[in-house]
Amino acid sequence: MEKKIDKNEKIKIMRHSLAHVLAKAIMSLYPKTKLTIGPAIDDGFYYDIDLEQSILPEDFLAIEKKMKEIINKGEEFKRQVVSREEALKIFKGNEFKEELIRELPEDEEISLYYLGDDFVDLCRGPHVNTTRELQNTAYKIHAVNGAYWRGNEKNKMLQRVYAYAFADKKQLAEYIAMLEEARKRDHNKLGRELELFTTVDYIGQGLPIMLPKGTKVLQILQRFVEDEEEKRGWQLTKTPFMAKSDLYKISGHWDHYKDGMFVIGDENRDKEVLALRPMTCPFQYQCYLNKGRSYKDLPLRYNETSTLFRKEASGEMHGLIRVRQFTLSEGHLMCTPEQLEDEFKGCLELAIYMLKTLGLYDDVSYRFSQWDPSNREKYIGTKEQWDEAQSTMQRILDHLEIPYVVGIGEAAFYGPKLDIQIKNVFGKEDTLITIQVDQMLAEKFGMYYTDKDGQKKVPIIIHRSSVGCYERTLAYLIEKFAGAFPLWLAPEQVRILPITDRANDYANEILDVLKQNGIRATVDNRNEKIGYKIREAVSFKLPYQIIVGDEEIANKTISIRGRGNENKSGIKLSEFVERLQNEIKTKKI
RNA sequence: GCUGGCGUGGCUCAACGGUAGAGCAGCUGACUUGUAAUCAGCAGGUUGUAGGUUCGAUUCCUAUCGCCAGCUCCA
Repeated sequence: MEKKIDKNEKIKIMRHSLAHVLAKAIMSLYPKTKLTIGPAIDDGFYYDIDLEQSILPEDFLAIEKKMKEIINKGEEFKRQVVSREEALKIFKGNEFKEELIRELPEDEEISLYYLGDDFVDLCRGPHVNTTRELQNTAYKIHAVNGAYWRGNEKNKMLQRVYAYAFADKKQLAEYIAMLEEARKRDHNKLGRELELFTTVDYIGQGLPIMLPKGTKVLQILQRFVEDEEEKRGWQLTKTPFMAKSDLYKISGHWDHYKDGMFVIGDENRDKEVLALRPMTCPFQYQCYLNKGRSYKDLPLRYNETSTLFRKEASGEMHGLIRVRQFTLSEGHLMCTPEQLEDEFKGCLELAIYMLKTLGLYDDVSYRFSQWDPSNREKYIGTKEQWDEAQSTMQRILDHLEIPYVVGIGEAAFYGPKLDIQIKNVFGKEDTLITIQVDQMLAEKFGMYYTDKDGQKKVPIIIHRSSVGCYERTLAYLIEKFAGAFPLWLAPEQVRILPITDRANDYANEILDVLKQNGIRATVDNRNEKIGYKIREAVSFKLPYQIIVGDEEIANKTISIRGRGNENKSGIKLSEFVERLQNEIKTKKI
């Protein structure tokens, strides 16, 4: 274990040292560059630079060559401690470094690192001793992108030069090959190829068209989710897609998220302004408010398959993962403080059950999303309310022994969240499922219950999702299975391939039997060679093909082909149907 | 929203100042086939959209819409 950490540290130092080499190379090729920072990252390093001229992909090779020169020279990294004044003098004219120097704490040493005699950078270190130690490393500049100085969109945008970096050539090559493989699973490409969805430029950004196959998968998922939720005591509601601004003013969305909503009408001009709903919370609360509530009514669990509309910024849309209209497996649960832990646990168990059934469980991680006390305008409520909500949630999470990372500033504006995170083929992380504890909105909406002692009390609300947003979940399923959905989710489960026209009637008989048994099947009776038909079925990642010809007609059997090169003849149709039904019933992954 | 890259038939790509071409998919016909591409023919594009420059624009310029990566954001 200890050895592993050492190894990680070592590669990190190498990557960071390479970042300095990159900086020096860039400085020598583009002397007007202002350097900022250059950390090691998971697969290499980057360096953020300020330079008017754009660095283009065709320039990468020249930079890499320059880096090689520097490395081959075997230049030394020499550390020097300087005073604040000296440091400011050295980096005069580089407002970024000046800012960093000024912000260094009084008691911290200010260290510079020389690389050769002609290059110096402000840095805490550590580095390798000499670039000779980098000679075996393999690195590759692969992208240059915009990035805000200090990650703040109000600051200047710099150029971020990204490079992969590994201890040797083999590791780099393996990593790049792995990335290429992963990108073949990109749902945005595969989903279109498999005719699951498409987009149309004049319909608009973030508004995908679900084609029949994609819609079928969503329908299967939705039925599964709603049925499972019902078993667990959730009651389905159906609430409007839009509401007057008044509703969102009560919930606080109008103040906090108006820019993220599609607003119909003009506040300054129109008597009535509506907005498409970005979430279902305040709508479902009306179900609770429909009559007076007693502690005996709690917990009250409402679920809804809710279509939502969020005006995401134009650069944020991505395939089915970030869209402007989507459907959430949403739910709100009203309970007493005593019931909170059990109910939270129930929501988590439901989410985990869904993830396991879908085969995504091993790919997720948990994030305890907390507020950022230094950014008060993003949140409603007092510090005391937040402290209480977060410590309650922390207690529950610790009690349930959930392994989580803390995300500061990731909370909802009304409360902390447990986010179940997943990464896409590009390594980018998104929230798949969220469970939130809300001790604020109920009061805003005047939601009460009469407790045993006859006192009116405010319920705690859990906002939760069970499979998350259907479109997003579909995207991750496509990537997980590379388009080859498990049988129970496959939009087309079986394709029947007649070898000659003489087999068409028999093929149709088989089709009828399969359909009668609830199996999604089609017949491919085009005049093509059997190998050709199989190729196409395989390219669509279908679970099974049934092949029928004279032999099968004579024996009243079928031949089947399945994934994993299964290839069997002389099977009875009834046996095959039974097998499929079993596989579907158990939702085999 | 910001930075950079990119939009040519359903898909993958070509031509790049001289008026658009291929493969696959599609359609039609022939073949009636036994496990990953049968043969022949046909059709399909106002080169994302709108302006501009030019004798002439897919090619150059501007705007706009959309796509991709990253940043920022994500109720």
